[in-house]
Amino acid sequence: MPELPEVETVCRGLAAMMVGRTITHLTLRRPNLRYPFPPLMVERLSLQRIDRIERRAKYIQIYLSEYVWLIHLGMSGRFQPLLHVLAPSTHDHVIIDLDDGQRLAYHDPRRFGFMDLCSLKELHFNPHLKKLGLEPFDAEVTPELLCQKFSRVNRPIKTALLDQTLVAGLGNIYVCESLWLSQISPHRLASSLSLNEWKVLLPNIREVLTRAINAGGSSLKDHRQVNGHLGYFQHQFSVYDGQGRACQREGCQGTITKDVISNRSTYYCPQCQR
DNA sequence: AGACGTACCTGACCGC
DNA sequence: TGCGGTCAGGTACGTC
Repeated sequence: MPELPEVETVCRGLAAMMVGRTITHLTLRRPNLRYPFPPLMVERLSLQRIDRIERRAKYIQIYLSEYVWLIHLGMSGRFQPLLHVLAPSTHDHVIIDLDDGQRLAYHDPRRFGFMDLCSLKELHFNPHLKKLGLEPFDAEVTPELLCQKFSRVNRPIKTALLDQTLVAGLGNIYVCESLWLSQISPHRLASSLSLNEWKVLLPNIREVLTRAINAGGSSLKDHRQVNGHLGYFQHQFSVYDGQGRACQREGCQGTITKDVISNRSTYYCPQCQR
């Protein structure tokens, strides 16, 4: 599921519900997700007040008094309210009770998600976070910087943009959409993009992500906003999952094609993306 | 070091 | 109806 816009949407929903609240009970209904839960997770989170919630790349960071709770949603993770009268469902792996009576479930059928806990001081040394590249919205990210950074990358631009150590937060959908908007073929080597192309691509990446955040993300199968609403950016896809359709670009007679690039489905218009 | 393939897990969907 | 194959928004890790 979740790329930067979906994680941002979830963070905002969680923040509205959780900031200022205290976790009264935390229940783990299995010993692990993708990895084992961190040691003493229940003890370290229980009775702690939630100060703030932030997103870093595709990670949710929940700041408590002493620890930061890191959550990655993997492919199918989501948070949803759980009514007290209902028993948790099959894939409700973590149950959070708050001091105002609200109850949330972390639900993740495929269990590619994971959680970690780290002290405030050690946040920057966390093995998951320390490898991450810059945020696409970061002010220090410029076309010049990206042009230079990617000039040594001998992989298709599609693959390179998915690499979280280069730029963090993009996933399969928004890479396809950004490249279409920029008329750049996903097969092009990252090192072959000119500065002028980066001057088009970077603003377009930001444009696509912003529009998706404003739409509450994309709901294909699993993504839900924390309030249960679907995201609706999937109705605005230009290419993703659109193989066989006519290219929407004005004056383009091309047909959207699906190729596999580094084992991921890649949608683009061979006519206008060069 | 950098690039690539595969593993992890469940569910939905398709063709037979 | 049921079965097997394929695919899905992500990341880590082994191998070359």
